[in-house]
Amino acid sequence: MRAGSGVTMHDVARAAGVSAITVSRALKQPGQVSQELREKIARAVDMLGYVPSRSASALASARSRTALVLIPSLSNTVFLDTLSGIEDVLQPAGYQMLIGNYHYDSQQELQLLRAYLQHRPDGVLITGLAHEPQFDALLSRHALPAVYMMDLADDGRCCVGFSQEDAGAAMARHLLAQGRRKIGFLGAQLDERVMKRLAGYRLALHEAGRHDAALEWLNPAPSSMQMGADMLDAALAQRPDCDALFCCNDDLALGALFRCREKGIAVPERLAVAGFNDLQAAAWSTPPLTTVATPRRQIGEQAARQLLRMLEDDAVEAASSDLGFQLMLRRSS
Amino acid sequence: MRAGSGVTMHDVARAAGVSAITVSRALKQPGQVSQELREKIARAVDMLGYVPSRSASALASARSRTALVLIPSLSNTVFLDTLSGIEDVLQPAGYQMLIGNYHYDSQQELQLLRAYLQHRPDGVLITGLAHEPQFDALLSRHALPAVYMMDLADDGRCCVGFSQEDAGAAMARHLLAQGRRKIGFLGAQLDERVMKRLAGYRLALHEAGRHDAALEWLNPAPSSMQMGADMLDAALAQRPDCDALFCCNDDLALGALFRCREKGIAVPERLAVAGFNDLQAAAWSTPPLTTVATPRRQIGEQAARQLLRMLEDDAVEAASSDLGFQLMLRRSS
DNA sequence: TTGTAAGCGTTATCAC
DNA sequence: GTGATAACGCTTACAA
Repeated sequence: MRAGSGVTMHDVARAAGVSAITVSRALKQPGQVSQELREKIARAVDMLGYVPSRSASALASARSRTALVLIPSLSNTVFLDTLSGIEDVLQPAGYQMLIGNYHYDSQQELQLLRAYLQHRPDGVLITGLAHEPQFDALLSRHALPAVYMMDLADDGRCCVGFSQEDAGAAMARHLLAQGRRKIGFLGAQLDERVMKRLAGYRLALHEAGRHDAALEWLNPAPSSMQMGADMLDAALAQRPDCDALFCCNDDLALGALFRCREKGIAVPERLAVAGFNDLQAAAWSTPPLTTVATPRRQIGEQAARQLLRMLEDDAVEAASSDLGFQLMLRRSS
Repeated sequence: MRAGSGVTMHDVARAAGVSAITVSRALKQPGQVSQELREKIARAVDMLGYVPSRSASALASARSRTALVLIPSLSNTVFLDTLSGIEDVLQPAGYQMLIGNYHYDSQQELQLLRAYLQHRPDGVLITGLAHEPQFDALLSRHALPAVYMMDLADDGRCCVGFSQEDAGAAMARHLLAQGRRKIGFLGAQLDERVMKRLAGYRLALHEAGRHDAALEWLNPAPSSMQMGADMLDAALAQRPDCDALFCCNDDLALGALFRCREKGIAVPERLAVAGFNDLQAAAWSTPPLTTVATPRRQIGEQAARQLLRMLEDDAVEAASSDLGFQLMLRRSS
């Protein structure tokens, strides 16, 4: 058998002249141990460089103090900000996060959940509402407390986010209010959230009697500025009468904006352009980009807080939070 | 004692009519178990929904199959690409990565190492070469195999990266070759890598007899486009004779570029601007940005491969790799 | 190829 | 407030 890290709780106990369980208590529930022993133990810990083993602790207590976070991408700032918010809440609480990036592939998401279950996470933070049936089955089979991020559901699941559909509709209404009549939609990736923004856009245009399915350009490939530029070309080639473009995210919109400048297309005079997410660069483009600011960091924080609540207290309500969104109206529209 | 996840290896063993150890072998070293039992066991695993426990496995085998990755920031694309490369190598090998983000704070880096040692990672991937003395002490005390990313050292540590100093010097020489004579430097964050790029810049300018300490503007705050714009203002206000600016990263450079356009400063005619990292947006700015492309994804992949090698084979050489860099000469210079 | 026994480092339980 | 003992779920060492 290979050597472990070396120093164990028993070593500390021996050095401090107490029993192992007292060391355990001194570290986890200091209130239950006398001042004198606590100090002796602290000294022994320092002297020996003792580091407790999470494996042993998890095994004995059936709590891993670990939360699984499943996100569709690590290269999208949106999820990074969310992760950052989660981290800010989980770390001080003594929880560690396991990050699973499934590259927008729900099969891989399922595999990741399966793989990470080996760590017996105490809870899961999930992105979006739609998943493989087996994914949901696994969650309930293991009775895993879960919080869903980024969107809202009305089926009792605990959600922290905002209505993607409402946000899409709000932006479409803004463009209508600006007097635009041929409002196109550029979509990439086509994940759940993009499709909901699209649904909101359709709803708003239908209400105004301005919907035209031939003004929608959808591409399942990952979005990028390059793709935004290319889609702009294609859109204007097919429909030169288009007078506004709602892009499903800022990357696409920034690429489209760039191509407009290259081709001498006046924004917003001839064509209005809008994005989604309010990335840093959106305020810095030429012209500055109209977009939707999303409370992604707050979503992470709030979701993590909610999960902690569920872990502390089994009986807690699975309360959802709608954190809203904000239209950022800039010069591109 | 609270219930665990439920199904254990013994349950599987009972259902398959074998002993627990045979189940263990069927899962980890299938070659050592007969076809017949393997199939029986596989069936039992499926039927019961058995998921092995990493805690138990780690405890019994003294190997966690886990690697710690310490990075200074999650909001910098550079490190995300690196993470992504690491993930691509570690995951197929059955290793899970623990991600520690220390926000460019070496004290927090030390704390994170301490905290993550509780998981008994089999190895560590570290960003940069300079760390707290206690950090190095902890590493060697726990005899943790480590690979250092992003830079190169000649002290026997296993490094995967490129020479930050050479890259800084190369860009400065490019600007000199373009006929620039008052070449300034904009630096933010001032982490180890920025300071080495600065050192390279100084070296090159000294060699050319063109170094002028009053052309260096350094700010320890995190970099952003906003800061780049502000620093440009300050620099030109103090030194209107400056004819080139080497920015320590692309964010700064893009902000500077933006402000130049606002103020009507001709780039590159009156002022050349260069960045570092070659982010996506660098090719899309107006004018496109001259910068240094860095092999960050490859650094992650190669570092992870090297670590795996060290974990498989204790006697393996700690071979460093210089993955180089590439000047991307675009219109801004 | 398969099984038995012991132990990994911690915590729950119950006693003092 | 402190301690003895028995798990937790798995793997190593050794035996058959």
